[in-house]
Amino acid sequence: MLDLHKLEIFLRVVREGSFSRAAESLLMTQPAVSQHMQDLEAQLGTQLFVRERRGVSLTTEGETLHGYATRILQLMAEAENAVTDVRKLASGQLTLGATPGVSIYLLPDYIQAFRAQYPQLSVTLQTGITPQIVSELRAGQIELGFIEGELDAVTSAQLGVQALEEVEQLVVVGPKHPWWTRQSVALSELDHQPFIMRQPSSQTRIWLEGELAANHIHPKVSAEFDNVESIKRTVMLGLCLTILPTYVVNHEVAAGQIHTIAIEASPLQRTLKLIWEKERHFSPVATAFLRHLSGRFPALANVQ
Amino acid sequence: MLDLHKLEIFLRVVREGSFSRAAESLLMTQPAVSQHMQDLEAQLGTQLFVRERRGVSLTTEGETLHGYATRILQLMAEAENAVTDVRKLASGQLTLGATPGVSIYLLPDYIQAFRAQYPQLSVTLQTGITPQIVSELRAGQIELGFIEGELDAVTSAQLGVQALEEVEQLVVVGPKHPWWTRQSVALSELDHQPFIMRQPSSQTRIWLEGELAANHIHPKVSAEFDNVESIKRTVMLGLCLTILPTYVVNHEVAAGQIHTIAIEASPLQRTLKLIWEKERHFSPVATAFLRHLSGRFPALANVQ
DNA sequence: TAAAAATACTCCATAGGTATTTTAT
DNA sequence: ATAAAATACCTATGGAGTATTTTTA
Repeated sequence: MLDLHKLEIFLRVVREGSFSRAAESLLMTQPAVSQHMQDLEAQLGTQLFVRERRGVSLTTEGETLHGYATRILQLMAEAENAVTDVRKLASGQLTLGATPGVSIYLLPDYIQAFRAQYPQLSVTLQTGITPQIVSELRAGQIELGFIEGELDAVTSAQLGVQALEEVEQLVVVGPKHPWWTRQSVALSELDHQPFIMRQPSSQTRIWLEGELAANHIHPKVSAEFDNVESIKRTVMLGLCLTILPTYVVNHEVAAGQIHTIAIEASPLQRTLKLIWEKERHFSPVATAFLRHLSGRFPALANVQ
Repeated sequence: MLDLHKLEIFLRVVREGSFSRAAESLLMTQPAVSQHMQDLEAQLGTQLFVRERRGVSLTTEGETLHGYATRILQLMAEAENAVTDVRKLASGQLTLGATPGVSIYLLPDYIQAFRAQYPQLSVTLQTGITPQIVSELRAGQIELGFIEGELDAVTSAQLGVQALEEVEQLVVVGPKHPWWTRQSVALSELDHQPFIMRQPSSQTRIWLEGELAANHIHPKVSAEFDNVESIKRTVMLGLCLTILPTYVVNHEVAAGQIHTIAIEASPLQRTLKLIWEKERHFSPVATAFLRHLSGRFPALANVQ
């Protein structure tokens, strides 16, 4: 009987096109991968790979095995998900990655609630910008990613992507601001207003300035900070404004420290997205987390 | 990821309904099986078995896993058969069992020819009466069985069975016998003829006497032997006759030492059958052997 | 109370590591 | 000439064993 572990390594070799790169991506050494692939070939009496200058490619038999291995591992993951009772697992790990806003203001609540239900599970949350999240997914260091940024076409073809919800961007002001009592503003009113901004290298800053410029709005940048907390504090204390996603200021709004103002016919919308490695199957723990989240994000019903 | 080996053991436990019996049938110890099944349950956080007075039975989750495991191992065997190049295997084992006539007069030729094509494979042939062959199949000691005897309904429901061909039973005489030149005899002519027989406990003897009695033929038993060679020698030298399947005397007929006579409208027919363990999947080597045999027995095209 | 499963331990086979050589373009 | 795979050898984890205790109908 063929060994599942060898089939997993086989699939990774096929995807990476090289023993060395597969080894790297699996966090093992090249000789170990070589050994497994030689074992497979010996056990089947079949050449699976053509060894070439830059890595390996599949023979016809290799292609056939590739099809089977994919189906088998798919079934395996399905079986695991069908039978596992996550609540009774002695231990388990969930590794998440998210962009800063999501990571700080959105996920902690959900993770908290999830862990209350499954106290024996440990959840790891890595914060990073979108390309970092993507590379950690591919390296298998995280299982699920939450991002707001856009993905380039190539990346989004390689990953599983599910939009979770549109994130509304609101004008945010403090108590001393003349707009403190307003319910909405027209986009045009933002022209030449004193803005607090993220640092110029930030994805969010780049995106926001791009959107504003496209609508001929030129904010007057009064201050720049590398984190959202500083921005919020400055807004609370002074006469500047900024634009932030709803969830970032929920707490301060409830406390009456910050006021949010909707933008009329706003073109400022970003999409919160779940991303995952397409070829990898969700672990039962990840499945449980997604099921948990699907109350909050109905779009998750489409996933799995 | 679930371990295939554990799933195989799981399937055996389900079939046997007990850890101990599964262990015995797998040639391992009960604690080893217990350990594996506990691992599975721990990994899934799920009770798979209900421990009872006499062995174990499946929970609902166990049933679900059973379905998946069956499909997965089926796919696995299919993959192996699709990709394996038996000719290039460094080594391989084929274990066969057969009833005495088949084992001595029929299989050696086929095995010889098969091994000529695949010299690196080793073929083991065990001779035994039908119930022995069946129990060796169930114990996994042999992979394929060849029998002539009938199977009771229970056994044949548990095993895979494929009829290979009808074996014609011929009257066999030596050169001194008055029938030496005859082409055929009527069944009725056999009444009170001097017969050489197998020993009374033999399945073949029981079957033959039963069939003859059903047709009101009462042979005069002149001699009894426990092996076919002795019967043939006695027939060659004397005036007695016997009834044997065609393939047993091919060699002596070609050498002019024995003459075979067809029985008109003969009710004496037995069926050569291939049997195997239904739940077990053919190994690539077994598949190659069956493919090899399918030239001789077209009915084998139905198998696999 | 007796049959079956669980536990405790010991040992060895093998998966994986490091260091190095061979291969192919 | 160099990147990638193969080989050689060593180590440590876990699978399977023996001996024994616990469980359950």
